[in-house]
Amino acid sequence: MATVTPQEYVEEVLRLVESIPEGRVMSYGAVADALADRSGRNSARQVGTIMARHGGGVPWHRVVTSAGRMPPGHEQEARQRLLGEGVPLKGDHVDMARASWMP
DNA sequence: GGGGTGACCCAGT
DNA sequence: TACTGGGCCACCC
Repeated sequence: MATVTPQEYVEEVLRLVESIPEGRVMSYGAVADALADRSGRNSARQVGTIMARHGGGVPWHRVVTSAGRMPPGHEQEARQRLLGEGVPLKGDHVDMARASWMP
């Protein structure tokens, strides 16, 4: 079937992240699911790794864990940016109930 | 060629 | 409510 190279997959992820509207966020698992990655939840891990390596050109701060937690080492920066974009925050984590977005 | 790690997720306690 | 353990796959040394 669709023979997508790892690089294609990376571009798809980055594209989807860029398509996330302001004030909304997506979880790693949601991104994987949006790409029809039924490979399991393991894709979420791959998405996280991809974001860590290639997320420097996309609003990575709009991608958080399903618990609304932000990537380690950038919690402050992510929180600041999300807050500036109008993302509903709940303390130090994102209010996924309201910020969760799905294409 | 083999082993360890990770910007995760879910279920149970 | 918060914490712990186990599972999955791709990438690096």
